Amino acid sequence: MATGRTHRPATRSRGIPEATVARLPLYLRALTALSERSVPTVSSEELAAAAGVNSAKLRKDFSYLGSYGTRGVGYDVEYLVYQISRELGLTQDWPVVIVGIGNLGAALANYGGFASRGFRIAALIDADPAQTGKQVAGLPLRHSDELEAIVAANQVSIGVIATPAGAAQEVCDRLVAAGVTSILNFAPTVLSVPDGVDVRKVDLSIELQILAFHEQRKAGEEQPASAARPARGQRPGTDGDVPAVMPA
Amino acid sequence: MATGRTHRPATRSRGIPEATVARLPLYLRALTALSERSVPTVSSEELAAAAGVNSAKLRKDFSYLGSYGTRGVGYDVEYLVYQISRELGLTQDWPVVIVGIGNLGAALANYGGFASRGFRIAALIDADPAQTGKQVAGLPLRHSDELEAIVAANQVSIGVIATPAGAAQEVCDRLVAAGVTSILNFAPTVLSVPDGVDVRKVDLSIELQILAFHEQRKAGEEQPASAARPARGQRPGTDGDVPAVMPA
DNA sequence: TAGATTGTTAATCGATTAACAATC
DNA sequence: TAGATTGTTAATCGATTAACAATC
Repeated sequence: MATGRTHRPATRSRGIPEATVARLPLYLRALTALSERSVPTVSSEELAAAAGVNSAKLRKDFSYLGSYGTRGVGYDVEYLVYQISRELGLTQDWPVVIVGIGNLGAALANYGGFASRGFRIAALIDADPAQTGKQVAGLPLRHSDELEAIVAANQVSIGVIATPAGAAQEVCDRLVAAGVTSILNFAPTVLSVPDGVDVRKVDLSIELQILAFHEQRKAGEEQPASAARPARGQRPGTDGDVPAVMPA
Repeated sequence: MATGRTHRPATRSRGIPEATVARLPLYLRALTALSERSVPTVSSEELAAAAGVNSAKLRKDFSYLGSYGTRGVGYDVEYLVYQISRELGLTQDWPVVIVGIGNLGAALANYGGFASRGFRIAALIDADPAQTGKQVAGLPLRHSDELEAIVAANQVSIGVIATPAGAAQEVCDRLVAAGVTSILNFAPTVLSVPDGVDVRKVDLSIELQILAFHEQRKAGEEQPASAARPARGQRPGTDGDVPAVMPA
């Protein structure tokens, strides 16, 4: 998944494990909710419950950031919100572009969670000339021809791809060439990017498939036993098109 | 993340590690693409490249499913498509309901990746009476009042929640009470569910925050050093509202 | 047989967790 | 001081990876 970086262990930039980084947003959200309710302090136990993790893990995670708690008391909510925000880089402004404004792109453009966390939509870009100029989420759609100019003018370093799978790699290449170094990919394709560019992927159907796997296990429990190592009727490569399928 | 199950190790249902299960959909997608190009066989090296993982990991993953390859030759594409589909439970039909048909719900309803993998949208449900009857993706919106009846009538075991955060827990409770045992949650909240119910979460802004973290590291490299353990101006709990924030 | 590629072993690495000493 | 809760240690567990014997 190309975490870039030529010269370093790559996994841990200044020692914070990937798994911890991935949980910081969860903690931040729980803390933000507490902050809105003007709760002044919170214990690791309470916060862990709110974030849906166990408290030992939470304390270990926080220990990578520094000693921001007080023994016998807990954590100052506002202070921790700030420290985590800073660690995640959310105290600065990140201009992003969203490319591909279909249903999903429009949903993303309207998604409140971006703006409230330092992400500013610099432009919405779509390849369909008929859409150019239309407003989505209060922003005018721009044509793909302008992509490079928009990225440069706004110093965009993060791009969101919500195009159909077929267009994603080309869009990705153009974004990267224009200077984007982080990509959030919603298209169901594996993107190839040069070193130094980060790609994260959100795949709607993959999550559903994982659920189906577990659901199947719940229902069945006694499957037709899957016949351990079934003798196949044909060998690989002997017969191209007909699926060598057997109903177990 | 409540993988349910009272009576077993829970992590590995019949020995397939979670990490492997999460990659099966990736392999399946790569294989489907090969299948469409009528490629008869593929080596672990080629398939791994297409799926974006390393080949040792892929072979290890497949070894949990059985011995479906041929040494010296590779894997039969069609046969492997079938085996992985079966393992994931995609050879059966899964009726799902999508609750909350805003931008995101509509995007999900229109998403092709569902239908093509055995997921059938049994109903689109929204709380707004003004929307009831409107068509989205060729399906009429149904009102939330009908939720329980719809779940029962269609034997729905998988529910997708795309409501605002505030409504998510109540929708979740009703789905579970009606018999749903797997939930895909797009609302930015932690849902609590009884044992035996699986929840998976897709959070659009979390992915972006993780990217921002890495982006920050790329740009800065020489941050203002974050002053290791800053002396705080106040102690937790002494002063509720003012953030104990310091510009490092 | 010679070449290719799987399936598996074993070493390594990273993540999780319980437990508890430190300390507010 | 007594009670509470953090931050850290150390044990455990799971995932990744290189290497190679098995075998087509």
